[in-house]
Amino acid sequence: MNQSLSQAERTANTINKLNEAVIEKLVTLGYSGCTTQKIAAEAGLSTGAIFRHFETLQELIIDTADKLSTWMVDDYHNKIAPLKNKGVFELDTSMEALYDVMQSPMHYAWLELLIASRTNESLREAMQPIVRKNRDYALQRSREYLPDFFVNQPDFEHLLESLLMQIRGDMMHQFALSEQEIKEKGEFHMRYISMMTCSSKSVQPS
Amino acid sequence: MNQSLSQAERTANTINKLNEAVIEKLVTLGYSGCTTQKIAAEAGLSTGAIFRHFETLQELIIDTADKLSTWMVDDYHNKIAPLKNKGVFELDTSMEALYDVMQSPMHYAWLELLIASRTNESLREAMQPIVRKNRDYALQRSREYLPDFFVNQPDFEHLLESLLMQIRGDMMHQFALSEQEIKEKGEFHMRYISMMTCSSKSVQPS
DNA sequence: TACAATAAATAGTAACTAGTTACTATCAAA
DNA sequence: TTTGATAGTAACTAGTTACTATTTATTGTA
Repeated sequence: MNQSLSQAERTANTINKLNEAVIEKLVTLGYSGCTTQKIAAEAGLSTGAIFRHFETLQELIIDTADKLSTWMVDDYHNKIAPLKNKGVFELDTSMEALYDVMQSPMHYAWLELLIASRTNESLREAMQPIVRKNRDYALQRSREYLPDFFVNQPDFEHLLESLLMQIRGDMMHQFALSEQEIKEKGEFHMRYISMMTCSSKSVQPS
Repeated sequence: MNQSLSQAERTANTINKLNEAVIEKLVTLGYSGCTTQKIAAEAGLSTGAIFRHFETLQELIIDTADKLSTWMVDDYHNKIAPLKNKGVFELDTSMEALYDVMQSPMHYAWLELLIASRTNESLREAMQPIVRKNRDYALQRSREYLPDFFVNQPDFEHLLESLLMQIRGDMMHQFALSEQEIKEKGEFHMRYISMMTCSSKSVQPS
């Protein structure tokens, strides 16, 4: 295996395997489960291989976070683009797709990174520009897909962010609830968000 | 020190110190920083003392979570009760107090427990009844303080929960942002929540 | 005061952690 | 085909983890 690959190809291949292993471990074990041994085992490599390409474990994790910040947005748009073309596209549809995508593995990985940032100063510092990049990219691309009346609201950016945060807060609370409770809560929340969004007007300074 | 204390008093004293140490470590280091050594050092005790009163570390953490589930609610009501008596009490005031309280150390500790529950099965199982208890107690006590028109809405329970989750999602996103960004976002979000809450009506099934 | 019972401290354990080392395998250009 | 660079491995380090067995300190009771 790995025969007749150029050095550059081998490197790209290995780093990709490591990125995917980091995401898998973030999803299944959380940030503290992202150890060199577990990542290497998941990627089918030795722990030494990690340090051939990254100075520290955190560097690999941050490299993965950086890639996640765009992958997540693209993932959403890959799922919502077909809906738009089929003519069934409305704000409800977008929000439901958003709710759905935010429960994907990549978003759980992202959530673990955000939470770990609170108590890990060096991680937080490295995450700051990545979080901003993610936010800007999400806003930019969402203008391509969301209905005009929504996008053109004066508080559109704040509003969209609030919605994202609301969904995320909802997700988090569900970790300790039963399947049935999660389903009921999710359904209510989805209706609530749709209603609020559709009927929302600019939020004035108090 | 600890002179002329009964055994029961000594035990209660020690367990209280351990509970407070767990919260402190959850806040400053996160769930993975809640190690026997760090907790014992914070409490001014030895690691052996932990195992004198609890079979496992997780048992101590769960005992702390159980106490947190009521302390958090009481903390909110201790802060909001004086406002009500001063006659300046409205929904805006309650929501602002809520937003404030949810950034307290106890809530950060609670957040860490929720997140850790996602990837830690035994913790999640132990947290489930505690989370339900917290929710029920919060709903029960909130009826004492929130304005009648809000409490009497048919979807009051779902609505309040959605608000709590929204605030929590907002908090989480702020971990990787600057002070200034956090302030701006918080102010917008507060206005948004107040507006939505005041103008909300029952959410109908779709 | 003698003696039992409980509380807490001390000093371990095996299994884990991030990172390093010496080494081999592969690739690429001369 | 020789030479040098890069990629990857297995075994190691020093330190940390939850937990335990043993010892010492304190309290309760006769």
